[in-house]
Amino acid sequence: MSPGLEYLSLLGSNAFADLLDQMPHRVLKLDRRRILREPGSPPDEVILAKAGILSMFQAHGSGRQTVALRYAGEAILPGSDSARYGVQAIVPSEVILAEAGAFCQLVDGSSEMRRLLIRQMQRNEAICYEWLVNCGRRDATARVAHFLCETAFRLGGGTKARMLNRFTQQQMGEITGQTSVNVNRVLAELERQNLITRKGREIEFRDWSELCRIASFRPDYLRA
Amino acid sequence: MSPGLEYLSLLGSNAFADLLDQMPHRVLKLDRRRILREPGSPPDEVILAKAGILSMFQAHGSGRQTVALRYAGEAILPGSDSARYGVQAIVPSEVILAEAGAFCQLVDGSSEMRRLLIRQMQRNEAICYEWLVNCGRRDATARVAHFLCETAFRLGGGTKARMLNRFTQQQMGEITGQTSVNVNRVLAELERQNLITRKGREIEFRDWSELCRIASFRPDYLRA
DNA sequence: CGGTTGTTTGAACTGATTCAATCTGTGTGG
DNA sequence: CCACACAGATTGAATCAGTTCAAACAACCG
Repeated sequence: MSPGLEYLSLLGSNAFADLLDQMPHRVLKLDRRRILREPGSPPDEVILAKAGILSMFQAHGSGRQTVALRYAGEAILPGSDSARYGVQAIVPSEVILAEAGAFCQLVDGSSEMRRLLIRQMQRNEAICYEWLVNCGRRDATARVAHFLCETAFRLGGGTKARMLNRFTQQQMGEITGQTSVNVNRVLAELERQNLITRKGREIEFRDWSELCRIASFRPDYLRA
Repeated sequence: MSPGLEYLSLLGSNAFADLLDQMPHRVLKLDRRRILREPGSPPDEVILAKAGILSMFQAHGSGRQTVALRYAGEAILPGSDSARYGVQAIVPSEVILAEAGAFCQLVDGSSEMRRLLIRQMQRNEAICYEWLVNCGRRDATARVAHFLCETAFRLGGGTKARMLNRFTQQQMGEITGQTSVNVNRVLAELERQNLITRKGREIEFRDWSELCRIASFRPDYLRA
């Protein structure tokens, strides 16, 4: 978790630990790319990301759109809608599963949990809006740059000098609404412009503020 | 409000009426296209749409992206992020404004209000995800068709024979992530294919199920 | 009537997709 | 250690969906 954002995480919360004590739950380890929930299956469970990164996606024809990511400490709540979306691990992950009904009842009893969850929901909403602006208004370069900034920010918190990028170009395309081929060309172009350099999956930011500028990235929406 | 969706509206709620009694608030009438909140202003108020349609948008360069709509009975909550978005009336509207802090405190005391608001938040999240799939994966025709289906559904509820479209082509472009010129061409093409007919702002659906098919519209996400 | 807002149309252009081939890195079994 | 398989990255060429710019048209309103 990023420094300063811990208060958003369910993992550090005593209230949440108590909650788990009070209800049956199971912990699952997921391989990279392992699908946890197929699109269309009933959302009768809460999913808490204990470690790793999860993606929520919707299949569409041959392609896919990723609608949200969940990092460690974040939950996928059993909204009646979430059934429409599949859940898949981006990297090897660990999740906690609990029955939805019991979870909701218990949460309703704890004002601390409620506050925490509402915070998360509002932040997720803000991220979703930002992604919508990304896909709707920005060109391919800005979209990829924005994804890089956001990811670096969520992973790295303080330091934006470098990051280990855990996403394939295919997945970046699914997030930013384009093809993997184009993501590749954009990354190459960003490197040619000396905004980033790449060694394997490691990305070094050579000019963070310029990258933010072309991405029109302002991180306030991530602070919750 | 659509038949069967009343339970989602704050307007029909006794709890909400009581809430308003307990706190200072003011009611405002808005002309069509009137901007209620500029992007960037502090979100220290709750906004409840009493009548009409509000849009939440983000300016981006010369254009704009609409990230969400609020119909009568729906609220714009004072999430710390919402400052990033402007709020504008699509049609002549009426809103209730209340101070954020007091509102939150009072809501926290009523489990009925909490349930209602969480429902709304989840539904808004589902809609946002759907819009993301729209902008990220579907082509221009499907995007416009999807917008028409969604709007007809939210306005009309039961009957999908016709609807009065209150949006300009410019606004439809801002919602579906394209230019007004292209929205125009798509509408003309939908009409040519005899899926819809237009007289002024009235749209008649000639083949609702086919329209839903090309839009890949399934309304479950709107039921909350 | 003139002014304003919104719609329609055409022509040129371009950013991104598609398709297909090639290349690279990594892990596996012999 | 090499050979092979596989996932992912890279590149090129052709194509196309959607944008841009500009002009004309229609509807509405004071």
